[in-house]
Amino acid sequence: MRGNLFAVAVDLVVLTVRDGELCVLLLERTAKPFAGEAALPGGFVRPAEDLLDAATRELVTETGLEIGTHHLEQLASYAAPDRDPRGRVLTVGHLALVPDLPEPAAGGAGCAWHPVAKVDQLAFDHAAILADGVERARAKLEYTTLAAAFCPEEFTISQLRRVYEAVWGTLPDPRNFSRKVTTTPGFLVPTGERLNAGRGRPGQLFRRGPATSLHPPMLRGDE
Amino acid sequence: MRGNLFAVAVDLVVLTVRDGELCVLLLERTAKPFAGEAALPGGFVRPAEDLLDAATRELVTETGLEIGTHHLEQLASYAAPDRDPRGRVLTVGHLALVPDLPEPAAGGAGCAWHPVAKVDQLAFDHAAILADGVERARAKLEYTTLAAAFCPEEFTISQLRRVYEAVWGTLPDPRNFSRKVTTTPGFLVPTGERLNAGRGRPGQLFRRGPATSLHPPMLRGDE
DNA sequence: ATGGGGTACCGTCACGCTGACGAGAACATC
DNA sequence: GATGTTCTCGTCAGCGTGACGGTACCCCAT
Repeated sequence: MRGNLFAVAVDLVVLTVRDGELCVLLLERTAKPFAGEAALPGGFVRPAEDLLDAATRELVTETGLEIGTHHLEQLASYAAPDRDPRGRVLTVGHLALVPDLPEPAAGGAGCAWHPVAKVDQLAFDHAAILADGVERARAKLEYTTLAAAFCPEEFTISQLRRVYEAVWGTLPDPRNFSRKVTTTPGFLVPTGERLNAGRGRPGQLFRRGPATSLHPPMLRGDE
Repeated sequence: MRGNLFAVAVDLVVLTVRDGELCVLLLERTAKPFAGEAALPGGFVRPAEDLLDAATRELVTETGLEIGTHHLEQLASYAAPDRDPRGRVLTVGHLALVPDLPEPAAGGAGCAWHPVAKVDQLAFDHAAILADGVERARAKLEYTTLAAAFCPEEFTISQLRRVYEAVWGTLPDPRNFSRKVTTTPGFLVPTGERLNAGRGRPGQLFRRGPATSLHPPMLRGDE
């Protein structure tokens, strides 16, 4: 074994959709490096702990979310020699997609949702990690059913469509969008109930189906 | 900084197409753990070295390839606590796509190409890393022009089609395939020359174009 | 020279999916 | 009831694709 050792951390890009905007969970740093600046939630990997376990643990402790219900995947690793002034730290970025929460963040203080479009500066190289996470999410909406991960347990097609609008910035046609998601087998499971949103005709409520991939994919207009 | 530190390595999934088969570069281990078994090329990250730099260095020293000409990207990180009996080692898997080389591998001894379909057992968790790399390559052929990375500097459409056949296991229709790749702007740049393959009408020679993505993607028949 | 095997490249056609609408059904409010 | 909003059913043209016939061009055997 070599003598040049690394500290290994996991950082989380936790995304949600609030009020039609794509938001990321950020916390204000209190510790020494980059104190006072915003940063992604994260922490060091413990001994005898795997990466996904560490990310799950951080997700639960930082946001108070239940375990297992939400989407969590590895993004990429970042290990530029000068990315941390304290020394050699490799961080494994993770992407989490969660529905809009009643309480912003039950975890520590200074933990809050920020619209991704308004984030300007972050500690360390977290801006690059965030950009990679957002791009991954955008790409995955094209060929997976992952948009439903942003929705609550039961949701209407309109709510699902607004997820695409928030993540992509483009608003798909309601009729064509409805046709696409309802004809994809296993994407949506109707509950038989309807949601009265106050205005207009109530929409049918759906639950997430077993399907995970979209064939053919749903392409966003721009590029 | 915590006391639980990791050794950090990079491992390479180097893929090529030889005789119509997708092959991976493997070397036989001589060092203590898993001695005698086949393993992916790789090594520890040096101080003040970034991940992609370390992967590039290993690629050059193990295979004798020139730098910068070939595709190299990060795959994912693997850090199961018991993946290395020597201690806590995190490895960052990388994927490299190279054209068929005249000499199998100029690097160390015991370094050779193996058909991916015939690989049965590898040291550490390298079998999982290889599987992820192959799956990534398969997926990327669908929506990128990366198949040309397996081809030499100049190539015909038939050679490019055989890359798809080797990676996907399915043989696309020659006429439809030709229409697809030639009508995609920026995929292929004709050189004006022809390649006499000995049998049949010589095919037109092309070079890689500036395009990187395929819109709409080329979907493989199966799933 | 002449024909045959093999490969490259042309064009055609039907099918499926998509974007772009029209129109009706089911709610709320006034 | 009238009006506005939203959901959900349609229709239609256009594009890309799978399937396939036909032709051009090369080498080689006769």
